[in-house]
Amino acid sequence: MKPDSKSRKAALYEALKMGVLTMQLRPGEDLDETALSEEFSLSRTPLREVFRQLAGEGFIDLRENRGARISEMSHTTLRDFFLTAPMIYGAILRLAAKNATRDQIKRLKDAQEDFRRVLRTGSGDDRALANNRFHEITGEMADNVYLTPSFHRLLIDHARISMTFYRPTDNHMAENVTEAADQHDQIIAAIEARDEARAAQLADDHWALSRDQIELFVMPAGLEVPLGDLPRKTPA
Amino acid sequence: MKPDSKSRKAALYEALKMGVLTMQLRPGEDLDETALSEEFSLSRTPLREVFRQLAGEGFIDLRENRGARISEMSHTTLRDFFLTAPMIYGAILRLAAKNATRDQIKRLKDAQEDFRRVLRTGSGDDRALANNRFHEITGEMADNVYLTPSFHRLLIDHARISMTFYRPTDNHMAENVTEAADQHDQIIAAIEARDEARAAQLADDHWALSRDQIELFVMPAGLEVPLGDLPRKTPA
DNA sequence: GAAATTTTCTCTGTATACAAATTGTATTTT
DNA sequence: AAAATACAATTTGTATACAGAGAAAATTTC
Repeated sequence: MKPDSKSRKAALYEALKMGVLTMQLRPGEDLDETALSEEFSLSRTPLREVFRQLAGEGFIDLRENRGARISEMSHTTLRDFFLTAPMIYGAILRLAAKNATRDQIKRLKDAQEDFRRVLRTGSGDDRALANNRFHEITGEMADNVYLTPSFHRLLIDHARISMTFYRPTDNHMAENVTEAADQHDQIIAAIEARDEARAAQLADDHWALSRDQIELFVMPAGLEVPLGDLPRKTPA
Repeated sequence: MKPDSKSRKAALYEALKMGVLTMQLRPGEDLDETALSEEFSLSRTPLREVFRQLAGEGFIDLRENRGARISEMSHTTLRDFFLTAPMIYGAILRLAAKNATRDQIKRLKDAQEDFRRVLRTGSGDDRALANNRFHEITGEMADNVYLTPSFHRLLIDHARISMTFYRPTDNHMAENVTEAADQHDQIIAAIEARDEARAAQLADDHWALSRDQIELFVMPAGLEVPLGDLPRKTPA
């Protein structure tokens, strides 16, 4: 299997994408054209085309005469994220319930199986990527060109935020992740039943859970109550 | 004023964008790399980078080994458009009312003045572009990275749909356009007053007007079908 | 004469070489 | 010694030449 130039280009594209999603490439980090072109045995010409595309998709930022860097996560990011995600994702799931094809539902179930498997055996990276794939498929199902670009932007930071705030040692977090997986199952059920309203409702719940998880992290737990009895807002 | 390579690249970018928005470049039309590179005195390398960027922004489509063409407007476009626009634009205007800076409000007023002027004196192209600029500024005001990409996608087809369905000879249309301009004024007022709810309401009104205008063109009077409930392909 | 195959041609993709710009360093000046 | 300037080195942007894929045309085969 000798990788020709086309597959090398695709490999670079995938590698950068994965790197961003898993935070192996940190926000704000510089990208070295020559280093990458050597690593992937590509000349700078196709490499720069990949950069341009990734920039269009929101993975990296391009500055005139000053190279590329990984998209930033500013202090306003979190707020904007949780402000926007419920709306977009609600719409996506509603449309997914309306438009999903049989094949897509099959693939969503597979992705969910994979997600559950990874929850037990995989690394944090694997978890974030499996979750990302699940949501990607719901985006496909919705099949709306106008929603897709924003949805993808959200998914990028969804993965990055999860990677930032997830601590597998924390018991509450482990529970939350299990609950997230359960919600995925409910989402699949709603889509399969073509229950748009329920799908939209589940979207809200799903993001509420995510938000709680972040708040859990941001607030120092040890200050108040002994571990294990942390009172927090009940996720509807 | 001898344009250096950088400005030539920017010129190409702008020209293609304008061409798409005004429908001088028709959906589905092929783009000839060599022809364009001669026209703008650019080699194919930077030209292809511009292509990649425009593809990311939804203006054109890139097919592997088969050149670039202007983004299509399929038969599902219209429905998806009017399904999505009210939501996104409602959110944009709501945020605009919340976050607009003094300078941005000033620029929005200027854009609106320009729009009114063009309504009297300008061509159809001018009208679409002026309207586009008005909406672009509201997008800036909202200042939300997650909404912006979808909003821009919507604005592309907003311009193209207007260009497609606008007939200056039609009396109803002329009235509608005047009403649209009035709505712009109300939008400015709502933003200036930081009235988020009103801004969101005006977004709805604005798109309802657009939809009426299209229906006037497409449907013989009396055959009214609510757009949101049109069935797509039967999901298997 | 129609279908299929081969050949030619055009267009897309990549590599390399060169030009321009930015950054970092050394020198000069106050 | 700090600031400013000039110079060198690195990095980004562009052009050209070449390689490869797809489409079109011409030839062959039935």
